[in-house]
Amino acid sequence: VNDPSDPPDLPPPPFQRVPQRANKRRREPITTEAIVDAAIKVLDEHGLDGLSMRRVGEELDTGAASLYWHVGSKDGLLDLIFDRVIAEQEVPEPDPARWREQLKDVAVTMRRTILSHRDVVRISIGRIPLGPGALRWADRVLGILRAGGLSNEDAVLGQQLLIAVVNGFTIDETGEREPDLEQGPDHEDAGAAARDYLESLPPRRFPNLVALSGAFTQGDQETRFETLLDIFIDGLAKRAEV
Amino acid sequence: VNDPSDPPDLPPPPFQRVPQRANKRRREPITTEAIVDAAIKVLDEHGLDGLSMRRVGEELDTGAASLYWHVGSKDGLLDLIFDRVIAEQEVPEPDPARWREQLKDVAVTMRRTILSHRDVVRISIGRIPLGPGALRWADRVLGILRAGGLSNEDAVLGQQLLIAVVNGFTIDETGEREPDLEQGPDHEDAGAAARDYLESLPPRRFPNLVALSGAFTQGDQETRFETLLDIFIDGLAKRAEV
DNA sequence: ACCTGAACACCGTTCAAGT
DNA sequence: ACCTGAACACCGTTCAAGT
Repeated sequence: VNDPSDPPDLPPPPFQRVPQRANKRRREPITTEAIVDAAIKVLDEHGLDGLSMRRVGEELDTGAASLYWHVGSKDGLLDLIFDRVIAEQEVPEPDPARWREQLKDVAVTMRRTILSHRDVVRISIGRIPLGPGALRWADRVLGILRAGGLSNEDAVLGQQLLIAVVNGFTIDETGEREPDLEQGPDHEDAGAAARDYLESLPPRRFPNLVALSGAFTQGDQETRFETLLDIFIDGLAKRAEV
Repeated sequence: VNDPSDPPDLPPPPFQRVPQRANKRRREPITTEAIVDAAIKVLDEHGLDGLSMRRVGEELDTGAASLYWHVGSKDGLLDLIFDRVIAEQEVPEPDPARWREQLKDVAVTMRRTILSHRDVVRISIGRIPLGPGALRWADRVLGILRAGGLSNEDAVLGQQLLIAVVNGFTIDETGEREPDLEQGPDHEDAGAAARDYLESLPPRRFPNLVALSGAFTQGDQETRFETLLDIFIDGLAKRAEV
């Protein structure tokens, strides 16, 4: 990016000997990889609503039309983003004795990844994870579950339900806080604001909400998430009698 | 809708005595209610991507601009849709002895409602359910959990996690099958196609996927969903020692 | 094989103007 | 108080044309 031997923004030197066309050196072909990189960058910065083909093109110093040769459509690009984000997650080598903790780690990584890429949950909806990255991820997670002694059916089911549980939990963490830069205090503020609002409600109409308003600010998201995982993984293990 | 005394599509009668303007009778003001109705209709038929302000206006025989006085913005309209869909769900009167079954019923209703309104999950993302319909729903669900003997903290947590679990499960049922009309066989077909694909993979690279490919078509979505609910509700009850 | 500019049909939203 | 048409800036996608 910062190569002094090749300043990209300089005007052509005077006394140009070579013809203009030869100087405007043929850019190396845009790769699909690079498009996905640029798209994820735009996504992280501007969210899904800010992810336009024109903007991705801009990032690559081209027009939107140039992308279509590589990715077919915006939806195709979203497919690639989806798979890339899955591929980014490392899954540990199976350790039969520790399958529960390993599964929990997998879930924690999922959540962290989802939160680090704005609006990925929205992108994942309606997309069946069958890209190369998703396949590798799924194969390795299944490896952990099998090492844990689960039956074929329970392993597959467990993996599918784990995805559901993690996606569901991260959905309501995926707020649309635009003006704020940090996220932690925001979520806490929102929780406190919600509690105050619930507290102010007419108790006749909403007796339970008013009575329990204080409980809406308990704990943080991390421990809530771990609680959910414990409930789920315990239940799965019990069901599999492992 | 079918009022013969007032056929809406007829041209004005001949020998018109009243001036044109008086005839073109002042439409009664559009209500926010009617806008939400129209929007949900468009949503169910064309999905979220087909839900444009122009199309909703069309449904109401106006232009898109006319809606802005009532709903402020498209996002505001989506808020209203979200709350309406929640309000549509009935929650039973608490029966202390049956709190587990009641909670399960609530979840089943949620899923059915979500599946009946295209793309509601996508709409729900990033929206905090604090509209009147959502408040009523939440208050009644909390009533069931309290009747079950859960602590304040567990009741609130249980309700929040239940939403997460149901949303997560319905997310991957929310496919984008455009050409098909029915949904059941489609999902099964997709499952079978996925299984065949997994079966054909190189076993060296994806040993678990290939070995377990057969397990990907087990059971139907209803039983999978019930399994998840059983795991979750059992775990919640155990945690609350109820 | 790969890229480009211009065009098309469609958005959400604003705003001055009307009743 | 409520509605309207026209306009603005922005979309995804296509396509003929270029290299």
